[in-house]
Amino acid sequence: MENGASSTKQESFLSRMALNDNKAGMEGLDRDKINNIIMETSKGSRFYENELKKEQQVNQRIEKMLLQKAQITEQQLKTAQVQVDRMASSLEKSRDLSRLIVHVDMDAFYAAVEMRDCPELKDKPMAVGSMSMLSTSNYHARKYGVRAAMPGFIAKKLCPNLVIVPVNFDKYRAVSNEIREIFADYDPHFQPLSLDEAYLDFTDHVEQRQHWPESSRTHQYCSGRLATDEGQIETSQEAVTEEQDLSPVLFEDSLSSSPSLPGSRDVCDAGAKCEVFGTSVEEAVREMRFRIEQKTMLTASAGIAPNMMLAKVCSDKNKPNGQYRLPSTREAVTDFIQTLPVRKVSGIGKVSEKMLNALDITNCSHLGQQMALLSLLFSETSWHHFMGISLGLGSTHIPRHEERKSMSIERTFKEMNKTEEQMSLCRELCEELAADLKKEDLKGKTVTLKLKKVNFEVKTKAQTLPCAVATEEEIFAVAKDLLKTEIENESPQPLRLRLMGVRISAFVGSDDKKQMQKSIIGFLQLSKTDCSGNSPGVHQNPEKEHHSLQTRPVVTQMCQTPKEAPWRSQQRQLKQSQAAEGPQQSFFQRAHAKRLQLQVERVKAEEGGSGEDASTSTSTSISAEESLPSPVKENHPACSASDQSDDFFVSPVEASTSGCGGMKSETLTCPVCFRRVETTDLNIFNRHIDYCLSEGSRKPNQILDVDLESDQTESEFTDNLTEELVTEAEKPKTNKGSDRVFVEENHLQKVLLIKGDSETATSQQPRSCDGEGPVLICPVCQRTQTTEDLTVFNRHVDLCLNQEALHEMRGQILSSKNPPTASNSKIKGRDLVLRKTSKGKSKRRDSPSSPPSKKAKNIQPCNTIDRFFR
DNA sequence: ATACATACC
DNA sequence: TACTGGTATGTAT
Repeated sequence: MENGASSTKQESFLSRMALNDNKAGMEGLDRDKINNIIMETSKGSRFYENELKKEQQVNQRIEKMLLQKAQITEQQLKTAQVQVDRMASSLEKSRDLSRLIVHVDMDAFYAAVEMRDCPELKDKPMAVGSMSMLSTSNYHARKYGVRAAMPGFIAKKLCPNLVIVPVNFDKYRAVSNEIREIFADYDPHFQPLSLDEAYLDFTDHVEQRQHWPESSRTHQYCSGRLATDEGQIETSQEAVTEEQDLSPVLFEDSLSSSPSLPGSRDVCDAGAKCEVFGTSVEEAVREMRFRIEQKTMLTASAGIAPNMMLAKVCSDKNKPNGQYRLPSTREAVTDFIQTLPVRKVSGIGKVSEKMLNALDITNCSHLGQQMALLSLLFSETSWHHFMGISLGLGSTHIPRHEERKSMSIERTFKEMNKTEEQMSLCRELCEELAADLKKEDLKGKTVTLKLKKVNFEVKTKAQTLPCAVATEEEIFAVAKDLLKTEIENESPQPLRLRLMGVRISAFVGSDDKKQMQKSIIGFLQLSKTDCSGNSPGVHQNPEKEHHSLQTRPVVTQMCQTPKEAPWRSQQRQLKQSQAAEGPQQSFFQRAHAKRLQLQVERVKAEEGGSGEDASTSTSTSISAEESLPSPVKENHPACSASDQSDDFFVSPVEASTSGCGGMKSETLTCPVCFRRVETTDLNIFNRHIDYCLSEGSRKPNQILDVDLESDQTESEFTDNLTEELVTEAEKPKTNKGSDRVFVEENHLQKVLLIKGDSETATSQQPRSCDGEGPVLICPVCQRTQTTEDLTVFNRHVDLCLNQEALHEMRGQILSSKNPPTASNSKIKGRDLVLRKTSKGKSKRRDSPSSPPSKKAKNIQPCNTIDRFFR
């Protein structure tokens, strides 16, 4: 243990710079020789110096950790062990071996594409990239230690004959699309990780496959490709596994996808060679890889395992052009894990590995043995992560493509130290970023400037605006200020840059799709709303969005004690705001004056609440405005108003992600049907919810049908609403005398919105300790409700919401100028329906690929342990 | 919310 | 001569 520390000191400079031979095709290299060359080439460079510095920081972290370790008592360790054991057995119970998860990964993808298209490269060591940086290398080059993420000039030192081919992303993207078409045949919901990699859930496919005739499992050699591509077919021999002789000419007329007679193993119609695949997963995966190869002349490797974490490791096992299946038994899994080096696990990188190594942990069995110690030395998320790994657990459910969280652009260049140049580059970056944002119709509130100085030191400066921005001018207004600050910081020295980047994040929804999704998932998650009002059809009435956010139940799973619910700090901020400033009614429509007043105060609370920040934030947004063209400026007031109002309402989401301790619950309550599900297994629970939701989707939903199809009469619509209300009213739900804004239903917490009047809110804050109940104020009609019964109050709010929804709907239907669209009026309706339905009448009308996982995903993060399994 | 670090491809 | 670019997330303040 002690030499862990000293050895890290000795070899400190090695671990960052040294060859990373963790990659397939790099076994048994002469590491020392390679590392010598790397060091010789790098030494003295600014890059190297910076790496040394970072290395020292890591070493300090490790020292600190070891110091901490030295202070741990036997008793502490024992206690920790008990908890760790308890958690382990709990996790063990939830182990799900029923899924067949596959991770597919193309072999040396970019390099393979280039080799395919340029046969002369085949037997040469080659890499894709530039003298500055390589993206990937072929297996030949790997023998020299040449690998991805290595600068080309160093690679050339290692392998003087190396051929470096520039990247051609368009080509890789095209190939990627081809393989994704094949992926979709096995799992339409597959999750791409990059152009060349994906997770697939083969469970359903394999089940179906059992009943497939042999003809459906028969595939021809060299189909597909001929029709599409130019004359490069003759170079495919390398790729083919069993049959060596491909004569493409033969197949030109037999491209039909209907494979021939069952039973004919090798020869199908027209003499085309065929292969019949079996019904097992292995065979199915082999078939998929076969098809990829036939279609693209490129090979893929795959891993098959009961969860994602393991599948990923497995795909590396028989790379290239191979596959590995880890059987779905507990024993196989635990055996597999025992000898697995921690570094092989996705998520454990250079630094984590080094820290673990310092504790004498190199493979996953050590991880398990030292878990008590790890639980004392690492953050909760980290050691939970480790715990999952040590047990061989991982996500058994492939999460849907998540919405992007940020978008950025950055560029490296020769030293740049002139302010004007930096400014104009900054503007350029903003321009490009704005163009990219436009493509996806996104707007974000946080702008981050990234700077890398010539000594490789990286700085980031961020600023969050009260409302979302998207145009070049808006972004630049912020980025410019950040840059200016940095330049001033550095003066009188010039700011010497080698890289500049601009990122935008904290997106708010703006397009219809998003709105639709949000309204569905809004049931489970509070999300930020677009405040810009730039898409008139969507944001005619800012109120709409609020409604969808108002009575949002939250699902907290297996969380015994949330630390501090976020609503509490929000309440505090509200309090501050009320103490601080008066209303600014001039911004807002009269009809909603009161409500909006509160919103403005909230904005103020955020700006004024934290002293220093307030002034910077304000000044920047003002200077942003100064440089903005008038249409943009006009957006601002409306913007901050409707935007901040979202935050005004209780936001339960983070409450569910933080501080989830124990796992004692035996049942979970479904947020759709409100019935208890007898399981602690999140996957089972998620499937239940999926089922509930899709049950609902089969039954047409009234409100949505009106919204989206506009083919229902108003009275029908009203009737349906009433029906919904009755359903809800009949539901007995007693939760009396709660002094909180959320009502616990088992471990699911349903959040109620409670809002105070501006003058009285201070005394109306929900309290947790004193005996007084809160005063309930309807967020819709703004009237104080006399009841303390949350069920009654809930019903009142629902009624108000429905009335408003109806009112708006009516107006829109009658005026028929702006018939209600999916993106606006339906939002609250749907939320209401979701919230109220007792048997999952919610309608799911997006393609089957979006909603269920969204929902599932939103539930899962409630548990910190579970975060790992997603 | 901000800054910085780690990780992945 | 020359050590990326894009995204997500964790950690610390």
